[in-house]
Amino acid sequence: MPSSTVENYVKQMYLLEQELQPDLVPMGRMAASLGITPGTATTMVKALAESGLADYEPRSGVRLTEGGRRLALHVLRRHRLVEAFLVKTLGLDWSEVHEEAEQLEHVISDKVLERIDVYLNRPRRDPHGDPIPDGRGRIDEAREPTLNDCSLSSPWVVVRIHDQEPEFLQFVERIGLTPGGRVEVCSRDRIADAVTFRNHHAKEISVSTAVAAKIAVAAPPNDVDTQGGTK
Amino acid sequence: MPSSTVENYVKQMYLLEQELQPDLVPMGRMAASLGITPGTATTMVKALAESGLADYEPRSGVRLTEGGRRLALHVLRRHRLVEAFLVKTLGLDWSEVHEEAEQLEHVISDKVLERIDVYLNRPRRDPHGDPIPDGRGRIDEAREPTLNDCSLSSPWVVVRIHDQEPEFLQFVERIGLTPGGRVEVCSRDRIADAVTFRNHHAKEISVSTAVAAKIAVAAPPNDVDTQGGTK
DNA sequence: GATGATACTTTGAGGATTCAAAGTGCCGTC
DNA sequence: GACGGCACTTTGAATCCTCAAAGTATCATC
Repeated sequence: MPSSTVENYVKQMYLLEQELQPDLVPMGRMAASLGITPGTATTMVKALAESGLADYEPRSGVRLTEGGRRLALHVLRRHRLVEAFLVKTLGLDWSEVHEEAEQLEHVISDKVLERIDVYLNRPRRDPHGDPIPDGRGRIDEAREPTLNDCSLSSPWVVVRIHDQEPEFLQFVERIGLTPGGRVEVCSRDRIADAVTFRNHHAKEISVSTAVAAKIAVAAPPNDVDTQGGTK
Repeated sequence: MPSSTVENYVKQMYLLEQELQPDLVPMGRMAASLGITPGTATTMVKALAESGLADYEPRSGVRLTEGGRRLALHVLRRHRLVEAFLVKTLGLDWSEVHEEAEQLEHVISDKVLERIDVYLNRPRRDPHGDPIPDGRGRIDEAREPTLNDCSLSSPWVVVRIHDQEPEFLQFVERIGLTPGGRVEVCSRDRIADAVTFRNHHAKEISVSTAVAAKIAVAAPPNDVDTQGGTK
């Protein structure tokens, strides 16, 4: 049985691999994202390599092995299904479930997980729009365009928020960009570092490109009447 | 934040105090019920005493302090509400939720706990009939009669099973004694170590007094039509 | 190619929890 | 009142995870 610590390490390694798409995740990144000192990261990652979950190249970085990836996706599945469950069933706010799930992801049995999955009708995404790996460890890793990349003056639907900070999520909600919500980017000004869009209330709002990069969108579904945010 | 280990120690101490009603819980009992060696129990209990959760008297035993009792009841509340939730909402079997709750009880936040409590309409008992402490740490510690004590040839209702073993609980279910089920004790034979009762199917069954001691009953509600088990 | 800055690793140590095994106190029996 | 046995405690050690601080490799720059 992997410890919670090990689960956190591989989960974080997976997330960093996805985010950075590097050949190897640098140790510094691992340490920073886990909130531990670099020395601790080195020690633990070596142990992870020992147990076959990661490939470690001193002074270069780490990479998950196939087994490590499998474990990471299992943890991620628990995390995201729990988030969805907390929001849909117990009515917690989508901005606050990440923290809860950080704990629960380590103690949910396969039996309970399967019940939750069925209960929610096998959801594909969690409340933030992050894809939920299926029971066999398959996950949709497609990279959607963001408010920084999508075409101007055409309709889009918010599908994912690349941030878990409650404050950021509440901000995103305030400007009408929850997953499922419609958007249309009006203009971009790289110099002013600003992206201006119209939300589903037809209200015009500007955000920095750093914020825009965290809002992933997709082409809206064909049926005309789908409107407004999830909330 | 108390660790899971500390929570388990105080919870177990509370349960043993309730079960044995002793002045002090002997160290051996603590060790045995936690599945640890006596030496470990001594060490940990001394630490518990240090942090004000227990009063420890060397070579005699331990007792929870007021603070320890408060923590124990908080853990117990989480444990039992989780059990109820798993059965009622996710449809797990009442015989298997104890193990699940053993893990979950340490990571459920107050926020989630409150949601569960409301969702279940503030239940008073868990699926085994164990009383659920309320948010202020109040609990109904009343000791109900068992199949060993209750009057013969009068109707009773099973209210609580004093055992968490899945096999025992499944056995109890097979003989028609789930909480809510009607029973009537036909006879007792102390020599044969047997208690004979009629379950809600009017079937006559005998069990040992050890088993009978684990089946707590109460006077049936007044309304005549309440019949049959919970299941 | 020497110099430094930066990132990474190593080392020593500490807390929490556990065990095995050796030591000690207590209690009933003769 | 000495003896045994049993329950309990102490001791030494191990595991897991962490940190601070000291050491080292690497890379850009001069």
